[in-house]
Amino acid sequence: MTVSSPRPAPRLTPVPPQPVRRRDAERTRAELLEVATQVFADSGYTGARVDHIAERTATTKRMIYYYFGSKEKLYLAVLEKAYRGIRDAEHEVQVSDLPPAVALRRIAERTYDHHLDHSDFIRLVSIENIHRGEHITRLESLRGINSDAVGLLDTILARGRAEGTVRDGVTALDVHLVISAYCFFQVANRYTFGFLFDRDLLDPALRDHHRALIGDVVVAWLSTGGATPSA
Amino acid sequence: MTVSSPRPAPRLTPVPPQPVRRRDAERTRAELLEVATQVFADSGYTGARVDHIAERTATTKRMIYYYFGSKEKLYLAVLEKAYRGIRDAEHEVQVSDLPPAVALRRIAERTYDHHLDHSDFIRLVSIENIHRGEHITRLESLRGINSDAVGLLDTILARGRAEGTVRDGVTALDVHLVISAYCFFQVANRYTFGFLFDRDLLDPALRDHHRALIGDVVVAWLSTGGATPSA
DNA sequence: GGGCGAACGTACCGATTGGTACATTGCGAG
DNA sequence: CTCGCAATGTACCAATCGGTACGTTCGCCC
Repeated sequence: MTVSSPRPAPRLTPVPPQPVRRRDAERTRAELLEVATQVFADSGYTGARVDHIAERTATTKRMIYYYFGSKEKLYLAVLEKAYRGIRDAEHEVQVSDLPPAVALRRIAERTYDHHLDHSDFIRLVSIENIHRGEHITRLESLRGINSDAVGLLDTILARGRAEGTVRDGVTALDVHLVISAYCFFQVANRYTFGFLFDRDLLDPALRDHHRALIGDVVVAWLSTGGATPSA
Repeated sequence: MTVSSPRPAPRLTPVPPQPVRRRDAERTRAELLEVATQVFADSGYTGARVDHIAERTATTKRMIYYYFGSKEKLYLAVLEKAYRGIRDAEHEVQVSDLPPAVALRRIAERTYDHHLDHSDFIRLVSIENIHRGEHITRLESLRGINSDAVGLLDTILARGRAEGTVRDGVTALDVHLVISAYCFFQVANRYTFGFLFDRDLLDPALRDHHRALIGDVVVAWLSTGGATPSA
């Protein structure tokens, strides 16, 4: 991660070529937020140290209080940005024209990859649940931020039911729950599971297997036996 | 929890009626461990305060260090006891003579209830994973403590495969993973999920639905085309 | 019955932690 | 240019936290 150029990289050259490190409120705030995200995800809310966050930035602790006011408000900002970021990262799969079973499998597999690629976010969610959601409940604007994902599932399920290829009696939220639980667990419980069963859930060699697995589960679960629409 | 008798409770009465609060190493240690379990599960490792644990017992902080040596060793003792306790609480289901599909459904449903009934344990596991399992990996004796559960699954799967009622290519650990993930998520992510989707996963009114759901998933997933017995 | 060690309580400590008072500097407006 | 405020840095504080020095008491054993 460190820049290891052969040159000694003289730090205090007479004239800075670009206005590096000039005053820039936006950049300072953004840097604090990014570093804070890493530290909070790394150590939890209580475990994270304000001094530690400041040390990892080019600015000082004073700026945390200047821009965010308190450790808790900083954490709230981190949480909100993380949730919004994760929504933006979910570029929706183009599944509208696929057969429901294929679409469902693809959604499950995408969700799996999405979770594995955002383990910091998963950790923040775990941390927030340890704290009984006392912070996130204050971010009212985040409520229903995932409704798109559920809405998409609902569309597919409805189409499948109409076709007779998807079973009745299962809601989109149920499906979302099953998929999310599986994917979340792999990232969140990596360490205890790996220790107890001697299997690293995030071993790259297992990734294809685990991705296919949740697809299999969802398709097998939701598909009606044949093309026979069961009443 | 506090003794609130109407009497002023004179502290130095000549003869205590019963030998209340006599010296008892076993009891003191056990009380510390129990209270520590609650506090750690409640606040996380870093969030838990040694003083706070001591306050909630009939003894003092000094005794924590007398019996356990440090906050971390106390936490290790809590973790070990919790894992052993959860294993003991898993009185195995009598499923050896049931049809595989029925047995699998019953295991899934039992696992669901088991998780919901031990949310403190679930929280400890979450906490330990936030800390990347750095503590549990030092409790080597816990390794494979759940192998019985997987072994049972393996037996049932093997029988089902022999009968032709259970599909090939799925390991017992895969099944355990799917079931555990689903059950774990409901307890561990109760707060964020409840906030985002306005559904309290642990609402008693939903318990039957959620219990049946994981049974359905497992049976549908693992059963070959043949008849899928329902509960 | 008295001695002796396990069990326990009090009172304290040094380090850490979230937070702040206050001085200073860069930069855009006029 | 210079004035004024946003932005930043330094040095510090009061409270908290994990941990401990030291003294006391209970109860078993010979």
